[in-house]
Amino acid sequence: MLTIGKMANATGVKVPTIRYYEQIGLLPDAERSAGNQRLYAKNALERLRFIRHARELGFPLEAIRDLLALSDKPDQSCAAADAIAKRQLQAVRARIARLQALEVELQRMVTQCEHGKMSDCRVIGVLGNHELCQHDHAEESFTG
Amino acid sequence: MLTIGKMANATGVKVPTIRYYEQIGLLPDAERSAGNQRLYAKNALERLRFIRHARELGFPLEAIRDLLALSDKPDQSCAAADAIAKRQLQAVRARIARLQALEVELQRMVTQCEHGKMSDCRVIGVLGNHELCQHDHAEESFTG
DNA sequence: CTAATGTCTCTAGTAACTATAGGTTCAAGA
DNA sequence: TCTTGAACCTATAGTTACTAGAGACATTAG
Repeated sequence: MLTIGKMANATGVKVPTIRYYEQIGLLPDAERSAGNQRLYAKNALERLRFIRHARELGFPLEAIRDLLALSDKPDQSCAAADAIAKRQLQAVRARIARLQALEVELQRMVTQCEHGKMSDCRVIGVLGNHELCQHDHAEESFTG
Repeated sequence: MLTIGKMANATGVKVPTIRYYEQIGLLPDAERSAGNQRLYAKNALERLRFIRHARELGFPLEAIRDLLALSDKPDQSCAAADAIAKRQLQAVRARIARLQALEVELQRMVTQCEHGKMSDCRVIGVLGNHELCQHDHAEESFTG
């Protein structure tokens, strides 16, 4: 049986985060030692590794919750898991596209800067006056 | 003088968001009508447009706060504003790079899926076992 | 004048943690 | 055996940038 600190070391997930995952039901309530400290078996370690890897790939916790539920049913079709991964792929691609548009505009702001006074500053100018900006980003909103 | 609703229409920033910006000091406290409703002059409209455009470009509110302070000093050098924009450009590029790595891995998970049973599922398999994953993402953490 | 719409304040909720306070347990060395 | 220090416990609040809701007041069109 592993303490919460060993779990944290083995997975790279911080101790408070493990407790948080338990609190929101992503990990089952851990067993406890005589002194009330959490103790984990190997399957809990695997579950936590699964969660961590999925988080690294950008899956939101709710999607991970669904994936964990699915992985507990080995006889079912994996179409549902596939759908979740596809959604995530779409989300990642959409984010990349939006960020690349931002990159272009930021790059232009920065390269046009001539290090003069604030009153001539490209950065301030473009931000204050959308006309100076060739890129139309009416539909954008920054969420990451 | 514009009501808060007109401001929202003119800029695309929602009414509660405008109040929020005032609350955190990004917009100055608005004047009020006899009936205690907010009234804005044209310079407040420009300030809000500036904020919105900067948000669309992904600047965090704290960076915008700094940019607004700088833009109020037209005689100073614009080097500080330039630095903020450069930082933002770096942040955007780092995000793009990380998301592209995720894209590759998600794509592989999805295309390898053969729609069998959960027990053979690539998606679940890769998430549960980092060995199946050719991409090393030890240093990643998903923040958007 | 009335009805509909707009606005007010305040509180709480979102995602996914992180930090802090104040206390308890455990493992190792003297 | 005692003690020290690290690791652990709970509970609450803070983070970012808003969004949603309740319940009351203001304004405007007809």
